[in-house]
Amino acid sequence: MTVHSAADRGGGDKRARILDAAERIFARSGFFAAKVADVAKEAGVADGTIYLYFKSKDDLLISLFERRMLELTEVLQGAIAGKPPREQLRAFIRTYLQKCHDEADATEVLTIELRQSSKCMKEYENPAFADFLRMLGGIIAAAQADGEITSSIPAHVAARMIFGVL
Amino acid sequence: MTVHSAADRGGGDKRARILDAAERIFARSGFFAAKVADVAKEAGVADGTIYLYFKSKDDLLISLFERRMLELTEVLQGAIAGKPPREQLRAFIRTYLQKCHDEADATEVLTIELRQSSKCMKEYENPAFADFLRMLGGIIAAAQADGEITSSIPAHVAARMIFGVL
Amino acid sequence: MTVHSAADRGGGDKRARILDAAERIFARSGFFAAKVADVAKEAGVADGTIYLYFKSKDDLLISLFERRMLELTEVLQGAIAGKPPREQLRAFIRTYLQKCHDEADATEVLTIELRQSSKCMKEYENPAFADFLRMLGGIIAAAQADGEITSSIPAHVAARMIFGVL
Amino acid sequence: MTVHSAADRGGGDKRARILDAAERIFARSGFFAAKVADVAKEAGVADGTIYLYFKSKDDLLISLFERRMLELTEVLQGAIAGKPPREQLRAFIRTYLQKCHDEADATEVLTIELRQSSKCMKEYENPAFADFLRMLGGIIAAAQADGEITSSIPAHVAARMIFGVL
DNA sequence: AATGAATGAGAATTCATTCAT
DNA sequence: AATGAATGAATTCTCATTCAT
Repeated sequence: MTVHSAADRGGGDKRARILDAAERIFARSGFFAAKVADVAKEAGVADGTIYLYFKSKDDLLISLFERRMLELTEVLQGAIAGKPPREQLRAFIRTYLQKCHDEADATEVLTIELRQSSKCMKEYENPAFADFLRMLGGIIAAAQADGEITSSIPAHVAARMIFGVL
Repeated sequence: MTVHSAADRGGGDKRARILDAAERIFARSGFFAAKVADVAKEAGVADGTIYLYFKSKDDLLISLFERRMLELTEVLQGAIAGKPPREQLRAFIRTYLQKCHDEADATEVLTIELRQSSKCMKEYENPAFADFLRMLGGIIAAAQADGEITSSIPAHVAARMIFGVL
Repeated sequence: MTVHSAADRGGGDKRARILDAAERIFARSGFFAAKVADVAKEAGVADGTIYLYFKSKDDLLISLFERRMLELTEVLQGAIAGKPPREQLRAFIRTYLQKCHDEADATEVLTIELRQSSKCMKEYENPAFADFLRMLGGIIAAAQADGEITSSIPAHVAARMIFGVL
Repeated sequence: MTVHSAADRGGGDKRARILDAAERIFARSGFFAAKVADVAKEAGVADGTIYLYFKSKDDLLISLFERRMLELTEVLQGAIAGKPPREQLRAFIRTYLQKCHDEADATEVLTIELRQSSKCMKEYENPAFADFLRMLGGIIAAAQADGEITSSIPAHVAARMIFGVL
């Protein structure tokens, strides 16, 4: 999906630098307001260089999202692993909020910036986010089965709603 | 003989028609992707007419947000009124999710579109949203005091985080 | 060229009020920057009313110009009447500068605003200005014949150049 | 190996090409009527390219004015240098008119187009024009002292009036 | 005649993307 | 691979003008 140089050392480094820069810039100004040129400057590369590693500005956002979503899902799965259903929802929420608190830039991008563009969520496949929603849906379903939550809304719909993806 | 201000029956009608159209269009394409011309067409007015009722595309979004936020706060306050602290958080969540479910377009705009632009939340005064956050913060604080929620994050911060406003 | 009501009293009054307002507004903001709506407000009439008395915004400027040019030509002719050629150029200049000094708004419109739009000078006939230039050209020609002015540029060209109409 | 800044030979060339094109277009249609797209086409560049070299359409006009005003002041200073006061005013006028005659496009822009926008003269610093007016004011003052000119209007005011800057 | 809400053509400017070097 | 000057499509907003009342 993304281009890697033969000598990945230099390329990989630059790709990561661009992603990091994009996260800061998108968090600061918002995805739409952010200019590709700003990301390039923050990353210390030329504008055109961005396009050697990412297909488009959108692809930059998607890649950012994927990277963080994979990490978040992993952390959350660790947090709920082995806990009884009653506890899982609480553990999920507690861990999620803590993560948001600790990594503001990433959260800003994940929870806010991506959602602005329903286009992104609809046009592209987004496996990492699908996994995340599946996990949350499972937890909610369990909490519902447990009587912990009562709602006529199906668990998987609730999971999407919480993340503003209707 | 009829009064011809924008606040008039005809004008009020048109203003509301534009707001309704904007809600549909913004929900469908996202605020940034949506073109003012699309809103105008959906509302059945000329492009320029939008600007007789709203200062800018941004103002359209803000106005939308205010309208819905006021309504939502009212509904939620009704839902938690007279309930003991333990119940309030649950009632809040249940009602909130139900409302999201019932009015998808409005929710899309409220929870997603506005957040794209931190600018909007920071530059403009946003009393309706402030009220909303205050209410939620109070409920969370009560739930924390009650031992219902345990978290080291202050209630008012948690409230903001839930709505992606860091 | 302009519309007059059957009962000219009301119409004539309003037409003059609009012209006066336009002179002030054009002098203040410049012809292009000035909005027809501003002229209307200054004149105390509705926007649409302007178009009952003038064909267009351009027509408003032309009419203004004609009115002032006729007046100026008359004053200048009075000032040079009966003087020997040697004196005419001096009298012309002295009177012209004094007039500019005394009626700043009118001068601003006459000497500056009209010239912005070569279109106006070229597309429309402008008899009052033609008369003015003819008079000045005559004075210059006389001064040249007199040896008062030496220049290889023809008098009528010089006259135009002085007023920035090439 | 070549330097690629806007000030570079290629860039300088392009900047000059745009200025030249703007002078022709502004002279032909007037500043306000002229479209940036027309200037771009005349210069043989894309619309956006204009904005790599100039901040705005206004900045284009200002830059044009500065360039020509500097040149004109230089020529005029050469023409009056070493002449006795009596001769300076005549030399100034003669040279000025000759220059207007020889470079019609530049003159159109200088004497007409800039004045349209008092905004330009007031909001921006305009050192080249200030120098020009100072020089003319000095000449007029000398001519007044000499009895060559008699007028109750102060020399520096007269200088401004002549150029339609009240 | 008068009004002023509505219209919609028009234009400046931005910025993602390309490509010659 | 890297650069960054150049491109030009795209979009918001303005405002002269119209016309139903």
